[in-house]
Amino acid sequence: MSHNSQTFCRTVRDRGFRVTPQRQLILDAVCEGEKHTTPEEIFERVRARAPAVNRATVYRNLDFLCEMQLVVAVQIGRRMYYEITGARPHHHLICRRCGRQEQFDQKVIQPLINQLERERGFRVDMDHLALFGLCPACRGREEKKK
Amino acid sequence: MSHNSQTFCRTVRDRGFRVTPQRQLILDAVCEGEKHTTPEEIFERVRARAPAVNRATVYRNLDFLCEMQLVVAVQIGRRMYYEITGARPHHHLICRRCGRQEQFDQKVIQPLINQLERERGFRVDMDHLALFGLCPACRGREEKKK
DNA sequence: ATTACTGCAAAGGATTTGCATGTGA
DNA sequence: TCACATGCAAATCCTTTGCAGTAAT
Repeated sequence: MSHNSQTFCRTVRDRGFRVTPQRQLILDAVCEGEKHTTPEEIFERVRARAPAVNRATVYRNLDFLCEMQLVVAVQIGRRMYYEITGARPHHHLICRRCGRQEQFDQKVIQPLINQLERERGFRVDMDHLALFGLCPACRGREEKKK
Repeated sequence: MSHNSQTFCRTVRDRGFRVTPQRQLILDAVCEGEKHTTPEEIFERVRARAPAVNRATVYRNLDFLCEMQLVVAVQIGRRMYYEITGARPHHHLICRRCGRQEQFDQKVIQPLINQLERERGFRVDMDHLALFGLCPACRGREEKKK
């Protein structure tokens, strides 16, 4: 994953905010993650390049980048994770046994969203869903145990 | 909502654990909640009847009651909530604007679960899903603003 | 008589805040 | 220039833990 530096600068400046080295490093650090990344990991990546950057700055900028919609926040378990805003919305399947993470497409849950809207008038924010369960491999292992 | 005191005592003792006044009060406090309840609210309810009970005891027993499957934990936002194990599995719709909470039935998401199992081999734990969005009333209000 | 359970106090991790200083536009 | 951003330290929130004493079976 990566981001376009030009887009970043324009997005930020057009809304009256400032482009700072910290902000750029933090956005870069989010991009480096293969999947979603914790604030702590982002902090470490940034610090490897710029040791003076503070943890609070990381938190503040993750919020900021989410507001700019350049980054999305995913909640998994009790923790927040961050990833670069992708071309297509997707969701996560996380194996509770081996921790493996897969993705699945928005279209899989679109019928559910439509149904809740149609029948209940409720418009669900389905940004980034993280569902826990057992992956195929671990299902096999669980069944062997019995 | 309520629970059966006999069932509670048997469930606990049969597995080699003990029935204590704190445990009973905490289970009662979970039942008092119309919907799901925070540990803090449960602590307050218990304390109204037995001021000496400690907050740590509440946390320990909520875990314990979950293991006994007498109570279920729901994660909403970053927080944990607890409710008495109900007859029928259900999920939650939470309005991000007014905070109102509705429920919806397991059958609404069953097709999604089936699909993920069929197509990906992934068996999702869909204990208690909490979905955020806009309720009908707040959708109206949001549209007025524009 | 065991040993599970409790209360207390302290520790813990993740995140947020106030404030003085620094810096991008 | 001057409002936005940062670094620092302390505060906050929710939850967990160690330990000594208590109570359920």
